[in-house]
Amino acid sequence: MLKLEHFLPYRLSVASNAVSTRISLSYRKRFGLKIPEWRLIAILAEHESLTPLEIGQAGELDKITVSRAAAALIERGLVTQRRNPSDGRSHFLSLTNDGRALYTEIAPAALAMEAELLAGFSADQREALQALLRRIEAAAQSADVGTAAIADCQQPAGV
Amino acid sequence: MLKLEHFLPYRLSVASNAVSTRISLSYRKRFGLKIPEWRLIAILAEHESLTPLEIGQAGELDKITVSRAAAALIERGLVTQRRNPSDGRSHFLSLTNDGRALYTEIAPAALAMEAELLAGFSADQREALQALLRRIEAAAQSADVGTAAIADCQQPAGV
DNA sequence: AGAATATAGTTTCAATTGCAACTATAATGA
DNA sequence: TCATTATAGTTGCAATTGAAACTATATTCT
Repeated sequence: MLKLEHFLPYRLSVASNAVSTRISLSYRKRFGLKIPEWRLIAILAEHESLTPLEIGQAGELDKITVSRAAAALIERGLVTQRRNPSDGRSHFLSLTNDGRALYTEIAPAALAMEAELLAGFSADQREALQALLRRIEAAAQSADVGTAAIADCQQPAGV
Repeated sequence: MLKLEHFLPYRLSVASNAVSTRISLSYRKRFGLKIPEWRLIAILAEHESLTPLEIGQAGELDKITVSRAAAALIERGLVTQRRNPSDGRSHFLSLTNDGRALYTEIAPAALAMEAELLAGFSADQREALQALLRRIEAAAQSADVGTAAIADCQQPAGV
């Protein structure tokens, strides 16, 4: 018998929405960033210089989302573009000094929020949660994607 | 040091999106239902007859979403409306026979999908996951909701 | 080399979403 | 009782989102 209350996709969605809503509100209010913009910044902070394609792969963002987030950040002077000498269709993105400065402001706030969410969780529990989430993600992606292949499918955003 | 790859809100969002995308596709293709519509059906299957407000509470759906999902289901003849004698602003919703029939078709499919996602998880792990998700959800909701109260805030949907 | 096909990224358009305003009814309080 | 305020649900509008079409460059195949 199915009980919505205990149904994993439901629980996962509710938890994720609660977290997303909270974080999204905070990023927007304090830094004027939307979630994909924040993700893009976080990725560039870790990788120095990447093409939009690589950013998408690193952060599970579809190319449309990356394109729009990048445009907004370039507009604000937080990110710069540089041509890719080996492929004229593409280009490299990296943080400007301002972008890096913003990141060093946000990162601690993000970590603090995470800490708050995980307050009272043991190290074991934290790792278990990560592992479980990854396995579910893998299962959801691998699983029979129905009859028609959706190889080229664009991925949604999120936090 | 913040690593997006291990950042809980990110992992949670990615996992939830993967699951949502998969399930949503399946519900839509096989039953012509959007996620909130499916949720509404699942709730009514468990509760017999509820007002939109109660449905929202039971399924973490905001009132707009409930209103629209109900309209669509009534249109399809899967749900009926009956006036609420004790409050003229409200009304009761319940499944029609067709609605119930559809539910008995979907429920096993939903459970099968869940089983697939959780394949290889022990009973302990499943319970741990549920518990962790609930605690995170609670933490996200309780947490300092910023400066301005958002008591009356409408909740987003999801799976 | 030239044609055909594939890929990176952007833009357009349609669907979804949520907030705010609205309608209708109920509850409260002078 | 009548005015005020609160609540249930719906609708209009604006913002967000994604799929498909598009542009430009690259690769492959003859």
